[in-house]
Amino acid sequence: MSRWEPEARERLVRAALDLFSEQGYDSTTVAEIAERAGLTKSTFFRYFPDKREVLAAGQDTLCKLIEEGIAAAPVSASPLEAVAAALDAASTAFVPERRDLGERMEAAIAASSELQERDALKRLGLTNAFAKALENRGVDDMTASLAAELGVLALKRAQSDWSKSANPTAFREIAHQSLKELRTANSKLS
Amino acid sequence: MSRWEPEARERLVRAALDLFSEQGYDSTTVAEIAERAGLTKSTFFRYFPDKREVLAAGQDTLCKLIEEGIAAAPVSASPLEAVAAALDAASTAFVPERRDLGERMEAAIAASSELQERDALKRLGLTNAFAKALENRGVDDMTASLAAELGVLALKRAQSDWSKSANPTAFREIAHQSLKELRTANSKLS
DNA sequence: GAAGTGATGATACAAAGTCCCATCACAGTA
DNA sequence: TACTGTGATGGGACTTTGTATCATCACTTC
Repeated sequence: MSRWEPEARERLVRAALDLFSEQGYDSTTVAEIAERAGLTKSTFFRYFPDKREVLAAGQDTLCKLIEEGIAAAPVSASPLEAVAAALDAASTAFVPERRDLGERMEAAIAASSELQERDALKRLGLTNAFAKALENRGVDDMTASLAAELGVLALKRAQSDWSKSANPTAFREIAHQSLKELRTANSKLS
Repeated sequence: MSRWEPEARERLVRAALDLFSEQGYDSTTVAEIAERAGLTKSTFFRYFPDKREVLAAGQDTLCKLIEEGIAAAPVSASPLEAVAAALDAASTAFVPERRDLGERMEAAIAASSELQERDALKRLGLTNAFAKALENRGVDDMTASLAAELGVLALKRAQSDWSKSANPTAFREIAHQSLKELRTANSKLS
């Protein structure tokens, strides 16, 4: 394979995903990933700051969608309605074509504590995105934090249900269903 | 300094904390930490599985206290009341003598993204401890997850308030106050 | 005082991640 | 065709993390 092939970044992601499912995250070296993608270690670290980041694709996109979704919600909307709007906006990132990719990433993360760590940080980033966008609407920080946790719980639950769902186009509906279930759960707290 | 000094573990933690605040987490090597503690790199890795873990002291203790606190709550207690019981149990870990230690750890974590990652995982562990203990009481998983997030939010908020508080013995009261505020925030969601 | 035990030191090693410079493919230009 | 610039890549040296293994020392016990 000669140099100058297009889409080196995507090749690296796919090579990493392949190797992680074949032999696990820990026993896969960056050099191996790069080699399978027809590249070298140097080039890998030019595209990703570290080994874990190769599976963090799309995080920033999701954060932006959430922020925009909340900012675009009507001024009269309650915090929870704003969260629902954010889920709507986030839905555009969950297209059928990427469903299997997400599933493979989930499997890799579940099998490696190092990747779980990165995933926990990613979740924190999502929560902060929700919370800050809500505070920008004048919601007090405690309520914003709480609504943000609800939003992330709904998103994670929806992601999990969606990857098992028979209907890969229905992310939006699944997310709303999750949020609704969380509301009824909320009434059972005390 | 001769060998065989007692409490090597604590010496390592303090040395790490000193160096982190002096020159930052990233520019502090494990060899430096060990040297300041009068030990070597080998010994450091005998006490801690990795460099970050040196600041994760007490996490397991906290998880156990939470699980026990929830398990010990009366059968008639609502999920939120069980969470309150867990906070009571957790309070025993926050003694005045360790307050400055916690404060320094917070500062170090805030300054390093690598430590923040570990902290996010720690938070996830706490959430799971809450949730699993609640599910063992027959609480459905969605309600348990939600109550767990409330518990962790209250705990974190209490931790932050406590370290700034004039009264270092009042952790228990501060935690209950946080939970109460979260309840009122909950009513403002929709 | 000899043997055993447990914590520590020392060394070698693999892999992550950083730096810096050489090299190659391609584009534009004459 | 030849020259030159630019940007992506290759390659190697280096530091640090983390693992593994063996040697060593202090202290105990008989």
